[in-house]
Amino acid sequence: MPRDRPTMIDVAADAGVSLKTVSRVINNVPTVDPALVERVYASIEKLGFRRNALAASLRAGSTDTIGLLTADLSNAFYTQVAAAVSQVAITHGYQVIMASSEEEAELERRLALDLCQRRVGGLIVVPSGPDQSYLAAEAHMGTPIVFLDRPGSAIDADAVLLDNRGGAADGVRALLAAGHTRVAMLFDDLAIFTMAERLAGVREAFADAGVTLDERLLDTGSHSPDPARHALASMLASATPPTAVFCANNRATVGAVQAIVAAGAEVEVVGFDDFEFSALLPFEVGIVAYDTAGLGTVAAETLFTRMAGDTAPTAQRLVPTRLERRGGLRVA
Amino acid sequence: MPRDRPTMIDVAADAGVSLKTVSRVINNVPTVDPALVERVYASIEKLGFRRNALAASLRAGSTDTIGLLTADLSNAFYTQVAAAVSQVAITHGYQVIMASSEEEAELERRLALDLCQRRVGGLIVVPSGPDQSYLAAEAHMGTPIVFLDRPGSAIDADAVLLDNRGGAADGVRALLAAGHTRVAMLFDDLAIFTMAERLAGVREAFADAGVTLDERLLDTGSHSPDPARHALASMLASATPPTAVFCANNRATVGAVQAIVAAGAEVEVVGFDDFEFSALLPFEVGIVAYDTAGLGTVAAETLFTRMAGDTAPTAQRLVPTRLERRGGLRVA
DNA sequence: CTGAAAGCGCTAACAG
DNA sequence: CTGTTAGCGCTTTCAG
Repeated sequence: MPRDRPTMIDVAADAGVSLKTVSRVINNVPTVDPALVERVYASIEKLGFRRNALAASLRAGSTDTIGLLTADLSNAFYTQVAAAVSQVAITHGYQVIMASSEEEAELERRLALDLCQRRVGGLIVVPSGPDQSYLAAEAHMGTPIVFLDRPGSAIDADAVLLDNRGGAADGVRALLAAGHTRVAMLFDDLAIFTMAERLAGVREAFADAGVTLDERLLDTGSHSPDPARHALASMLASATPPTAVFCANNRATVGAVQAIVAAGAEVEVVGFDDFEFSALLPFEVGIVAYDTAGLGTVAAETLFTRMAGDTAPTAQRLVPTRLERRGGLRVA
Repeated sequence: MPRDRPTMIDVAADAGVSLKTVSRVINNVPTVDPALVERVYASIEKLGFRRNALAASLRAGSTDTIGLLTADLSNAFYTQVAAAVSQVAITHGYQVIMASSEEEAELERRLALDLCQRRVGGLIVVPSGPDQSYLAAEAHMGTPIVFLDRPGSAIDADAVLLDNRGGAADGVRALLAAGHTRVAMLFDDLAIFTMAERLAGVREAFADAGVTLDERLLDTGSHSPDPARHALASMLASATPPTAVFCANNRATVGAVQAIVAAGAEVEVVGFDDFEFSALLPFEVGIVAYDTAGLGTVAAETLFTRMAGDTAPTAQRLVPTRLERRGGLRVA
């Protein structure tokens, strides 16, 4: 039988003080008679009073809450980002409302606006849809927006992105420097911002090296390891197989490695994205790694700075990547 | 210059109707003159009105929000659970406020109570602390609580748990059935509920088979792959090395496999917890797998059932495990 | 079918 | 240092 929650009025009555005194005690206003403070706390304890944050927020206008709208919460990448955002929020006394657009533009819109209706103090968004202009009104009315991982369209807001081009270019340059000219490219759908950027970086590196990218070695179906594995397997079985492969995400890397092992081939691998157990990779591969949590931290800090009133021009921040060696199980 | 958000009053004034009519339109009350509906919508559009969910909730008492308090948001396991919870919530028109206790009892308490103050409609908690009695008052006042992964203490509430004992027992039985008697055990801290349960399952299996568990082969420091690797490496280097190993979590499994490969030994492996790229494991191992997302789904559904008023006695639900084969890269 | 008035639980003004 | 009075933006009586 859910009994009613006690309110400040109940506490005030029980402690024999006014409503406002209770409010002051709860908000740690120093100028309250210690004796009253004592009595109020006693009543709070006795009645099991818990301040209704809703009512407080309604007055204040803000909610000590930020919204995080990712593209796919089941993806470990966004999850790590979320953890980092959550940690920053905690240090500010904020909580995080998390949602996932599942890469659907309409759901993104609905959830983002819903978050605004809940009066989050700010919003971190991984844009899925082609156009975030629906947020313009909210941004104008004082809800700061920070885009994460992909820039927003049709709206001026801060963005925190990976150095996709630079990372991909570095990775490919390493392969080209090793003398490879037939380099397979395993990408996910190029409609995804990060994929397009990484491909642009790849093309830059090829152009700089004066090597021609064989478009037949470019596959864009690596959303998971299996298609990547199949794509590389068939390239390896061709008359002029690649001697190296650049994988634009970690699923592609895993699929590629499986194909290489199955074929017993000797192929050099560089892949974008580190992953939790990359130490298990059976031979050494180059990994374009970066600080995933840092991405979330920077985004959250940018957001809190805006929420604190910073009105500097919006900026794009690039999180750097670095090429590392991973795997080589036998060396462990 | 954040201009003020328009309120229903502004909309009413603009549309030349009463406040209440606007409210009705927004809440899709069918008995409103279509002409007025039209006018109201026009004004909403024109002013960029967005209903303040806070104010609505204050009246209603609830917030169309549930709280999810995990033990460690940076752990992929909780992350997958969170994604599943979030999906269920969406179908109910709810959003999820996510927090992480970082395995600290005091932080757990603070965050859980904070969530209650925000008037979440219900709470899913992965208990870190030894005692959740601080939630009793909230539960009594109508905030349903569901414990996830670990049961709560000192409070009667639903819990959704893995079949830790059964899964561990199955895994060990497979090793014993294959004739192994010297089985290494790589565990994390036994103070963790799931670890203690899994060890209990292991002991059951040993007892059933009439085999004695050599306590010197039991290690409890496998919080990450490295200590597991070291632990197994030194066991393998001993005079009477184990011929099989049971790993109580996926980090232990990865560390064990690294040690085995490095030692060039022939050791059979069974590990608890599947992981994203377990296909990369260099040889076949047994994995005690389960439906991680399902755990979150069941917890969320239990919670929504309670929120809908179900007052059946609280229950513990066990999510089943199954022993599968993973890895064996060469066979891919 | 529509509107005026009251109030959700709290905090910000302003007195006392 | 304490209390009274409004009122945050909305929904809910209850009349019209």
